[in-house]
Amino acid sequence: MSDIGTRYEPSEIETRWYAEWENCGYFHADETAQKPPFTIVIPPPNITGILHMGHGLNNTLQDVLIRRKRMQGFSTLWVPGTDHAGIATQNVVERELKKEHKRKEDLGREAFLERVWQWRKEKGGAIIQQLKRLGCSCDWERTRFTLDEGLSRAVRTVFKKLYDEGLVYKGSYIINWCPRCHTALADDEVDYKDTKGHLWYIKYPVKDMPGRFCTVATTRPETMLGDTGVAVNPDDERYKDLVGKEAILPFLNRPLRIFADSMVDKEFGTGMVKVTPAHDPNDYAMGKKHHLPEINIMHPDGRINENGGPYSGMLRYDCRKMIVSDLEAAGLLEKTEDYHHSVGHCYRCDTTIEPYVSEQWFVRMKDLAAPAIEAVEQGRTRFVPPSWQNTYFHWMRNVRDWCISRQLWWGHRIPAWTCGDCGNIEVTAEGAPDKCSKCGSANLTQDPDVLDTWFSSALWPFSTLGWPEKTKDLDVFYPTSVLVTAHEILFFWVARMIMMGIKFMNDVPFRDVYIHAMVFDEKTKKKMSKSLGNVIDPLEMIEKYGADALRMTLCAYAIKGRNLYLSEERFMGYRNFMNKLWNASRFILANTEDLTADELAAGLDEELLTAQDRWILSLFAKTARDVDAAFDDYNFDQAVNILYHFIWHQYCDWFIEFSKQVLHNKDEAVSKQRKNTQRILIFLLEGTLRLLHPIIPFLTEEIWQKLKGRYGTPANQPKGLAAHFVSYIAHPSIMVAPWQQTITERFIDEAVEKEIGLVQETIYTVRNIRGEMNVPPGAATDIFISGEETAALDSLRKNTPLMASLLNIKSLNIGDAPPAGSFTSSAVVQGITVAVVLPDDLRREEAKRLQKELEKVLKELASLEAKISNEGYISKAPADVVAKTRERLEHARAERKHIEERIAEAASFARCT
RNA sequence: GGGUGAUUAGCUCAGUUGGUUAGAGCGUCGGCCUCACAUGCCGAAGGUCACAGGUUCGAGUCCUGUAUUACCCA
Repeated sequence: MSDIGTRYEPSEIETRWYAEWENCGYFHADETAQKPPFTIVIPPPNITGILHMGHGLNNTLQDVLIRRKRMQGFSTLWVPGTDHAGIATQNVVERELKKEHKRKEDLGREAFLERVWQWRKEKGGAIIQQLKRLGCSCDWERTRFTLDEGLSRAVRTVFKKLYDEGLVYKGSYIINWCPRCHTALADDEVDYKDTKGHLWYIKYPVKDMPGRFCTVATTRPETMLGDTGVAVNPDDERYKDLVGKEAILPFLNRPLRIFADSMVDKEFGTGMVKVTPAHDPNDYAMGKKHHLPEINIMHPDGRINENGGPYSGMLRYDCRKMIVSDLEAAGLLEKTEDYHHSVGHCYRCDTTIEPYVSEQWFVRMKDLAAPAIEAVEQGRTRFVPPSWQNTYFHWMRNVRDWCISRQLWWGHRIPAWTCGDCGNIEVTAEGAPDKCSKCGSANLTQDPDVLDTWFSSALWPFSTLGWPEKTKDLDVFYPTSVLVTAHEILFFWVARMIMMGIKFMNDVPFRDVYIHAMVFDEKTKKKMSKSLGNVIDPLEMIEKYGADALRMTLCAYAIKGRNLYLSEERFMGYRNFMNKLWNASRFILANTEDLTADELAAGLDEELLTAQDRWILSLFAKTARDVDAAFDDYNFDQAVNILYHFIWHQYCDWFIEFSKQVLHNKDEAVSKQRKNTQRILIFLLEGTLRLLHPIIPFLTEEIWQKLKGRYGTPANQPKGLAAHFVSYIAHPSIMVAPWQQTITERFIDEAVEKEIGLVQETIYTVRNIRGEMNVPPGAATDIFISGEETAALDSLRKNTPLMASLLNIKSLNIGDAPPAGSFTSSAVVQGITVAVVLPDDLRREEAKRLQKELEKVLKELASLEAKISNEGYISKAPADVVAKTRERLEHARAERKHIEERIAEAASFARCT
């Protein structure tokens, strides 16, 4: 085979085929096709993102699903796209500006946005190109971006409708504020991290009770500047007398009402807490309940504002230090303890967030959540694995209103205008209104804020299909079939899509949610992250080992909903598999060169099938069946393992080896059988390629096309199985060939599997003995196979050529015991004795080997005898189980007898010499 | 503090409704350039299934508790 190299070189093949597929339009979904739809929308990666292993896994799995469904005859649509990622993108561009010593304010809003668009044009598409390297068969003609005009209109339309129904409202509430990004964050955009801090015990004097103090404990002493109360638990006997009195806030001399509320934990600190409604969520709730004033003490950038009296203008942590030292100086700091607590950080920039009261837009969640909970309860959307339902339910039942406004420039501007004259708010989906609908004034100002990026992502499954237009795409492809994602964005995204889908489409956005693992580094056991330096770059793996190897590795380790540990060696392992498949294909193509297209088209002569032929057909039928079932259940790892095992350890290790003696035999007498074997090699290779194609699209296409080239156009009408074969390879590409198989369950043959199993075990036993006894591979040996089991002996006799081809045999004697006086090493296989004649000087080695064997057998015997002598077992265990045990016991006893005899023989020999 | 999952070979993981001697890949050791493949072939070693109880004729599998660990929520 001069045209095919001995090593598989993926890079050229991958580029070539991807271009071919794209040119032929195989990725494009036809909305007018009369086929059942199968739709996936991609979890849109950030435009700032570059492909990491998590994307690699996520998109490989989607592509596997899509490719299989496409082959199964569905009208498949995989919608790709990207997400504008408000905070992240704005940060990137702000960093660029900083290098030029500019701030976004220097440019102004419009110029800054222009700059971001420009950045997006130049660098924002990188990840799309990277997905192509992976082999993703997305419909690139339908690529979407969350800030596209169409999707933006969807956002405005949704906002207006929710506003009109009172489900979106504006209000002053406590939110999470990032002082670095200068924006509000949703509750789930805050990362809580365990942090070492301190608990300061501060004494507030009680008014009119000289010498009496309230001691409160706090982790954030600077917030005392905003205190408007002190609270105790109503059941706390220690402080009953203080309830209703007032404490005096040091430095500011503000009177603080002392009140009782059951929210206060008696065990925390002293049992008395300071209450800062404007800067703590719990205090905020208590403040509302007890009508306390809310005093905001902070500027948006984290500095203390004018309400901080002498501290105004200080940065929050400088202020903390100063307050602590001032308290100490004033004798008001009772003590300081070390304290571990969890502190919220911005998920984008990692700055410590501040709870902060401000005016924001919110989505009222309860009413939207209810039908979304119901949809999952009723199974209209199904989680895979189902255990994630609980997490979903828990979150949805305790959902709080969603803060959707962000004090950013990059994003969907909130479509709300405030009338400068009467204060009326106008919300429209279709551009700026001319005048106030209430007072007629033209003095309207648009809200400066933009919407949370996730607000637009929540609409993704229908906005990408053209909503709010009534499009054919929506009609055909909504609801989508499955969403593939990691659990980390279950709330951010998945839950919100379900709510919005039901609200605006009256149906769930997807039937299944497949939740896969998150990628971790095998060495450090940590999530792969740039800052830890433990990332494995998928593109680098593609360079080194090929996209197919990367994909197959990821599928093999795609355990549902757990951590997935990866190291480079794993990719190497599957690269080796590619090479194996490549070389097996080379072998088959080389050894079928004399089989013409017409000879193949004549079909299998089922009368002439050998035992090994029927054996591999049976195993293939099971493989195809099991792989199909594995894919149906999203068991990607199982599908990979089944195929890997079949190809490497059954097809290559045994069938190809068996076939050699037929292929190399050019006798006219066996020529029909030879053609049959050649056909089977081809049929099964072709069938296996199609089973593998969703996982490893490139290599399978390359080999498949060679088969097509040679056998695709026979002159004569193909017959029987060959008719199916020819109809499969008549398709222009494996990716649009059918999924169905010809070698189906009718070929499953347990008897022949047993027969070949015995042959394999015999071969294995001889190899084992030769290996253990260090017989040089070049030395041929005499083999004697004997025993009472005549059926077994007959079946071995029938398959003598197979054994002869895989063992270095001087003579093979079935039915005969070794001649007296010759030295043999032997073992018992299914009741028959396999003996290998050896030179005398190996007797000592044999004694050692026998001892080892004996120990093994005695161990087994003991456990079997214990079982069989147990009356409860005999009477209660099912009869077939007991029968099997008895049979095993018989075998084990025979084997012990055999070994003991051999040992005795060896001993007597030793005495003689 | 609450919830969920995990704990099986040196590593990463399988192990269906309880029923052969608990499997695979990688790694390790020994032997082979055997005419598809040394990215390979042949063989071997390696496990008290986290621990303690319980149910059962029988437990990696079911129940209870403990430990360790991960994630989520507060």
